[in-house]
Amino acid sequence: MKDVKAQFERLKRRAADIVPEQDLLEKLKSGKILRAKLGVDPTSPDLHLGHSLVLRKLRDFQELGHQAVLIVGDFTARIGDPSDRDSTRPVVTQEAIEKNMKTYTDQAFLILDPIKTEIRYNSEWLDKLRFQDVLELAARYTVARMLERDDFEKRFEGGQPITIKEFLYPLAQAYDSVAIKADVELGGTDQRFNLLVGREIQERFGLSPQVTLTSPLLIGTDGTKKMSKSLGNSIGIAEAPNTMFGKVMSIPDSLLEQYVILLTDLSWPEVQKLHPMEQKKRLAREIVQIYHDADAADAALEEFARVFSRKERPNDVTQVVISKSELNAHNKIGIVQLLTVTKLVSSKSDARRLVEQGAVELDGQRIGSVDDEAELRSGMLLRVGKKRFAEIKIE
RNA sequence: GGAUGGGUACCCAAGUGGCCAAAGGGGCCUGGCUGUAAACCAGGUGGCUCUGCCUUCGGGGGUUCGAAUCCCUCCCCAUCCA
Repeated sequence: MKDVKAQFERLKRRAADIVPEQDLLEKLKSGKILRAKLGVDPTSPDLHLGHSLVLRKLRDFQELGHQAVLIVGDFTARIGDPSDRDSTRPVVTQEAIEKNMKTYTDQAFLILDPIKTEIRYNSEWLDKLRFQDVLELAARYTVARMLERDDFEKRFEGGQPITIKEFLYPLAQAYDSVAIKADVELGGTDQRFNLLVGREIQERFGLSPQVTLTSPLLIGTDGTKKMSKSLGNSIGIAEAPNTMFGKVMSIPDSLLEQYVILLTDLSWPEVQKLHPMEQKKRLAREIVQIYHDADAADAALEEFARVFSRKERPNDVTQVVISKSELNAHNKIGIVQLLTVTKLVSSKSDARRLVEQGAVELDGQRIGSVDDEAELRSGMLLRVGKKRFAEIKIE
């Protein structure tokens, strides 16, 4: 195990804050294997670069010889985290949770070492609590303390409703830390409050209080909001190399610096010397390499240059099979019909609109009218807008 | 339990009997410019057998030639009072 100072520096890098730093230092000095906890939301199984920050931080702990503990919040998912604005979550069945977790771990293990990861479901202990136990837990925290949390405070001041159940969420999560005796809990900065509640509750249960280590929240590809799959501004860590590369290329320049610093080990001062587009390519290549490999990254770079810079045909287009029965007597098919079968559009009306806007090309020829009929051959390339492609295959 | 204000398209929000598939803004899509960036300009943004038709304004029922708009009823949300 590395010396304490080196460990500390490593853990501090790319962290938003560590509270309190001194405690972490002490815990490291003790030489014991620390239990580093990360709560996992079992309702959204697909991981993206936003999640990668905290997962990579957890991996830092693993690499330093500590124990990573993933807590699957199957119980807390039923409460709904008030940190999420619209907390009306769908009720997830245990079955769905298991399925989600399979996906989740498949992806998380792109970053974490599976052998060094302990996975626990919090229903294991939360399900067992009787109302009496809940009361005792609730007695260990005060309303005033709860209201210190920014969003609660705002809602309280503004006369917005806060349910008692919402107060219970941080407590349930805190109890997880008690149950697994966490030494450190990781999370995004939006979790800071919840993590701190865990710290205090542990103390009131006579345990050594956990250190909280938060990671910055990553801004999504839209450049404004926190990365999230439901906002459609995310880059999934399990996405195909080309998709991943393309998405990175589409981020606003204003995001470059933080992406380079937070998501890669590249030197920002070095990268910064390049032309903005080269900077972005460098970043995109690096990210693809992290989640795939160098060859895939090079291929994605090449593909990007081919399709978008040189406007050439993409290498790996989705093939769409058109049945001969779709064609009329002259081997032709109406353009709207064609677009609909290929599923490149959401409806026939959508297809019409796009044709009218000049967004549709067949083998490089722009389609001029919704009444056009195309004579199809296998291998033809249908393109809608900049990014949607389909290769025609006739059977 | 009472009073009041609300529930309109992806989101915010206007509309209070026909001119409403529903203003405006945001988002998103498309075209132009470009570096699949930003900014900017233009157009689009329910569906279809598309110069017309069908479905939509919390749910159901009703009045009317005609309703998002009026009436009844139910559900939901918020604020205040108890």
